[in-house]
Amino acid sequence: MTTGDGRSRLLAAATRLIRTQGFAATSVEAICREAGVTKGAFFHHFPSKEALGVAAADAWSEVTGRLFAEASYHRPADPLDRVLAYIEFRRALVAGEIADYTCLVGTLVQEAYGSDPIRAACGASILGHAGTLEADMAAAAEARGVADVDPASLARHTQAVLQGAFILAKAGGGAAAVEEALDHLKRYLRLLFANPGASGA
Amino acid sequence: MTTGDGRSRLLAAATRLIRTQGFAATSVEAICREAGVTKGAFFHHFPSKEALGVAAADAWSEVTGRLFAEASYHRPADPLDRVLAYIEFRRALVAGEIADYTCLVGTLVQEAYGSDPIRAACGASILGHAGTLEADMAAAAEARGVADVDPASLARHTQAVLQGAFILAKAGGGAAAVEEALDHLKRYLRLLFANPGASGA
DNA sequence: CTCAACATACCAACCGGTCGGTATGTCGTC
DNA sequence: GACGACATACCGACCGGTTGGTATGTTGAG
Repeated sequence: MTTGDGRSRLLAAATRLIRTQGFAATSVEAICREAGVTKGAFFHHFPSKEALGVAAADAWSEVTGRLFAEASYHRPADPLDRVLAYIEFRRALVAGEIADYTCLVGTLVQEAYGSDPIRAACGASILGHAGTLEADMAAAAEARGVADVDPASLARHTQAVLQGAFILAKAGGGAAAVEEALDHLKRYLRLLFANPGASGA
Repeated sequence: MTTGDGRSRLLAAATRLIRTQGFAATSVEAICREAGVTKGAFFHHFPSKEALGVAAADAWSEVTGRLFAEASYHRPADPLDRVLAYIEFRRALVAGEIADYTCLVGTLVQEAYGSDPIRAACGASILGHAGTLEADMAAAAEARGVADVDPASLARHTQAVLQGAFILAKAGGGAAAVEEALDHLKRYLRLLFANPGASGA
């Protein structure tokens, strides 16, 4: 990683290393080596390793936010179809090495939730992304006449399923574990929105 | 933690520290301090820190295995009720600090899946536990005449939802995030097994 | 006497972070 | 357009403390 300015190269290197090894196991020196800069540069751009963690989470929110905003799953006219298309979009993202498709902030918050700034940045990232699904969830519930569904809660649940699937993937299941979880999630949503009055709550 | 022999004290201390700080951030010295033994004792019982990680995962499997085997959620006559009771049992376990109710092996494998022995031990723990749910899942599907459900896959999914819920909890949602995810899981199972032929697969 | 179960002392490598210094602008002023 | 003041971006040596791990000793039970 030797393109762009020092700061973004450090961020990219940190993201890659944290996704493969975790935050604590990734040393500042290793990030610098990967980014092709020195420790002096690191501490010029970030006051501490913790601050780098926060910046990496924020950068992750921005990059993934753009990716999802520009994706084509928003196109279907039916809101449920949009939600289902979102899940298919997530499935298409699951390819290559585990570190290539797992979530930076999920990995980060799992081991660094004890640091309040990092926890807040990761929480904002996950919840912010969940928030982008809320409107479609609500519209789907409305369109199908399903009353006892909390769109925000349902949106959060999609993220819980994804995060959990990543752990099963790391535990040995690989990409197949994520696809399997996504199938269950899809089925849940279909059952939920296809059965007004029988929502099982 | 100063009861029992050195080895189990080290295991208990490691479990507690890893659950709160993660594996890499937990030093051998910190584990020894917490267990009230010296480093000599540590390396007498475990050849390396990695081996301690494996042993902690194995011990976790054993302890939780006993806990779930002896729990009362196996009592209901109806298999679906048993599965639902399992989820309620999991909900009852969610209390106190985050580190008190989150999963050791889930935390461990997230950051240490790069170590094959640790990955294997964590995978065996999660999948082994999922396996204990399989029979009830299969019986529920059979009893309700729901065909296109893979009991093993469904059992794995319950674990994915739980692991993901723990991450949302760490991201700021706390115990409520886990309970919310458990509600969705329950609803999914109810919808799935209450609607033969409409399983949405 | 033996052997497991520890304790003590120690080591080289590595950790996050600091610090003095340098090269390259940028900007206001005369 | 020349000049001083200041900012930004970065370098790499260095620091004290911590790391996982080792070598050697002690102790108590069988």
